[in-house]
Amino acid sequence: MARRSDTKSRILDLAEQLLQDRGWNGFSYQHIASKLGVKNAAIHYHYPTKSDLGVAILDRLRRRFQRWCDAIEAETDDFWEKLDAFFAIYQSYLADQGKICPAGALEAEFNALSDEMRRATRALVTVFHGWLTATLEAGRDRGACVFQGDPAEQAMLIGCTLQGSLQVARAWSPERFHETVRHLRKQMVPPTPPGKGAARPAGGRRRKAGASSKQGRRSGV
Amino acid sequence: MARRSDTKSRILDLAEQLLQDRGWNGFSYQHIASKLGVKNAAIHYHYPTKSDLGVAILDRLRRRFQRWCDAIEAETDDFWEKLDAFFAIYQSYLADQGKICPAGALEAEFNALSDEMRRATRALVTVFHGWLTATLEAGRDRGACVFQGDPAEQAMLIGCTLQGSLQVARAWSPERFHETVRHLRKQMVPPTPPGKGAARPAGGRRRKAGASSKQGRRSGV
DNA sequence: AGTTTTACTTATCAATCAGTAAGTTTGCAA
DNA sequence: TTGCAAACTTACTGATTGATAAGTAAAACT
Repeated sequence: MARRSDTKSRILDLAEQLLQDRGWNGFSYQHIASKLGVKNAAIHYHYPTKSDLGVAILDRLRRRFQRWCDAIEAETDDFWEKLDAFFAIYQSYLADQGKICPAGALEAEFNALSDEMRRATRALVTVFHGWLTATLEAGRDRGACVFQGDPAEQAMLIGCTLQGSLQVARAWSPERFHETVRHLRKQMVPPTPPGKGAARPAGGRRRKAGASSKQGRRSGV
Repeated sequence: MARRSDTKSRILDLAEQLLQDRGWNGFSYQHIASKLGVKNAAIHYHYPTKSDLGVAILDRLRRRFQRWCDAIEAETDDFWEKLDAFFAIYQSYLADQGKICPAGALEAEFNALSDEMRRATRALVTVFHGWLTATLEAGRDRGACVFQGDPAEQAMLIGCTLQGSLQVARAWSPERFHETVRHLRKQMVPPTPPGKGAARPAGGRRRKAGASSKQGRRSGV
């Protein structure tokens, strides 16, 4: 069979899953090949080395997140909707067999990675942190949230907590993750000015004009 | 040579270092053997399987931490001294070639571990979290610190942030870790009552009577 | 002094690892 | 219809993996 095969992207899907499940050195080309029903040489045809495969996963994750950023930006202006959508990425990881965040998995084995994979990991982390920082800054400027220090610090705190609690949830209980997210969230809700409405409006979020409100787009980043 | 050899504990030292450096599946018996100047069969003599070795590392870490708890309890009553001593554990990891916390390393590869190692990891995490929770509860009760929610939630937040930021520091910059710890710390300092002294006394911490104030005992947990 | 135990080494094992070279099938274009 | 390239398979490689059996030297015990 030739031309127009989706094997290449299915390899990436499986490798990404395995990375989040067992860690980078916890799976091999044989794992992917057998799950996919091909021979391991087929994997090497598409991704000559395992480092190439890793870089491809990371590049795709970065592009996917950038598309996610564009989509969320087009959909809403509301700070809490954006932040909850970000939390939902990690929540969907947990719900999907207790996967952890890919960046965290790779950072844990950082010194066993190739230079190229280290560079690609850095690039991914930078993009994630950049979005969080910008979102937090805008949120505080318009009074939607409160936190101490500068937005970059708070972004680091949130990112690390999410990454860490997905991991701890494995050794403990998934409920601990949700508890931690709620806790983190609560700390950022601005104190209700007496006589005004709820601190975080559950309804009546400001939607962008013309933005479709389709559901279920949230997960799978 | 026979009897009274320190090979067994030196194996544990090296394995622990390698775990924190390259992850559980990122090193082999050969790595330990060559660094130690013995043959890999010598490692198998002391730890028949790699799972045995892993459980031994985790058990030692747990015992070591329990001894650390006793020592800190004997030394000081001050909440911030205790918490800073806890932070110092992670800070010394980072300073030691950018190591990450062992529990985090194992959680990242959790599904590639043996049942025994998973159990031992759970046990270690439980002890860490237990100490943090108890310390936070006592600290808040006496007004030494502030935080929202219950102590267990805050303990989870702190633990996850420390674990996560050690990992992120690798893909980014070590300074990010210290920044995050300062940020985390700042959030818990009680607001200064006007007219009273500093929120957190830098000197004049209450020391336990008869507790030796020897320095440098802090790292190496 | 003799025996046992400890702490290894030597040598090897099958399994698995990432990776490659050479062939085979298939769809598409000229 | 032939030519060609894409997408594989077949069949390997050498290195490394965790692990084992058998042998050995020295210390410790009797």
